[in-house]
Amino acid sequence: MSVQTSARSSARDRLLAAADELFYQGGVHTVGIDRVIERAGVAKATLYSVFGSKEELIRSYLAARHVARQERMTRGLARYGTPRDRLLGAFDVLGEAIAEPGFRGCAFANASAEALPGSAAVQVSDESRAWLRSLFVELGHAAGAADPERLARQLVLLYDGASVAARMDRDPGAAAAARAAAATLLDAAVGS
Amino acid sequence: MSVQTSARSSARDRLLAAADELFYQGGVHTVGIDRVIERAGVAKATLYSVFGSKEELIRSYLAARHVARQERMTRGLARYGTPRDRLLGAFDVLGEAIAEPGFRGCAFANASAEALPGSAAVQVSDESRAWLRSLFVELGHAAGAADPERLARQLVLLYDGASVAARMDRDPGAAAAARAAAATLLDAAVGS
DNA sequence: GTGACAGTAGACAGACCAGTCTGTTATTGT
DNA sequence: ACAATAACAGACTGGTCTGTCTACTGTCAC
Repeated sequence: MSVQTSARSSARDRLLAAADELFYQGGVHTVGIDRVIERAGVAKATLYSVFGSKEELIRSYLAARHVARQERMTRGLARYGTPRDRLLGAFDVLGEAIAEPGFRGCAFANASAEALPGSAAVQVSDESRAWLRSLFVELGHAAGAADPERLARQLVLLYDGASVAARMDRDPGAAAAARAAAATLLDAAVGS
Repeated sequence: MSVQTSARSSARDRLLAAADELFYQGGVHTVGIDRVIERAGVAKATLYSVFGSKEELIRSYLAARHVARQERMTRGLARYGTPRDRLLGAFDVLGEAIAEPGFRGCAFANASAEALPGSAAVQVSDESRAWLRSLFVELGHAAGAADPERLARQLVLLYDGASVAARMDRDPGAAAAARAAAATLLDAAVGS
């Protein structure tokens, strides 16, 4: 029945917060365990008692990113009224993420860029991408697309492309360009 | 006036060939110098007398990739007759690259995913991306787009997106999906 | 009070990293 | 023939990496 023991958050939460900052900014491969525990203010043994390995810490970091993306997107799309606005709104939500200071591209794409095929990074990335794809299928279906699967696939291309362009070209307007292209593709998919 | 000293290619070429294989497959960060020189059959001192540092080896590896991409694209697009086919043909050429065994996504995106802002990987990536963008501007202009810059930006999104999807979703059909979307965007950009 | 538990600090192991240096061999141009 | 060049093998430095281990500290339930 006791509440939080210490005034600070738990060691697990502090580790995840530190991992999120450092892994996202510097890359999961570049950033070592020592920097994470130093930032979190946690002993190394604690990290290994909680997560077991760096690989599992990376998994938890990406899983938390996945949940955060889901929540941000769900909350963001609730603002829009029509199915069409909701579909295009997904690119507005992406644009907000891109505009945030410290944006460094898609955490899943970055983490899995130099990861081994079966690694935790690839596994969580697969889950998150499957969710995103199904979201676009739903949005496309609601917006009246003749072939929602086909449209969703094209929209995911734009979504990924905007994320890549925003990072590599330091172009904050990439999401707006993707949104415009998405509108064209949607119009073509709905027919007239 | 002497030709090649040894029957094998030069140490520089062997190092670049080994770097290309290992860096592309395993990632520039993961693969160490020792594995490169072992694959190349070259002494470590030779690598450092030729390239000076790992950073410069990475730069040369990516510069060679950039030249190879230019040549592949230029050669591939020469097959097509009309400006429209040539523009869409860029996605066919991408599709051929994706279909090759050992495809692991865009070498520039992968290398710069965990690189520092001013690093060689970022510099060469910028050059290669600028070339790709200007190529799409030319193709869009020739195909009669009302706003070639705008269309090119959208096409680059599709190009990057297809590369990401092909790698992360192990989806060899990503280029075809991007081509279909590009056709829709081109039609809209040309007007009717 | 006492045992259980969660956490801290830091040493340590074993591997790998980039980069330097020494010494040797073979081939080249003159 | 001889000097220069290029390449070889491999030891070595100083550092970083993940992961384990020991020993100590504080807090809670009972």
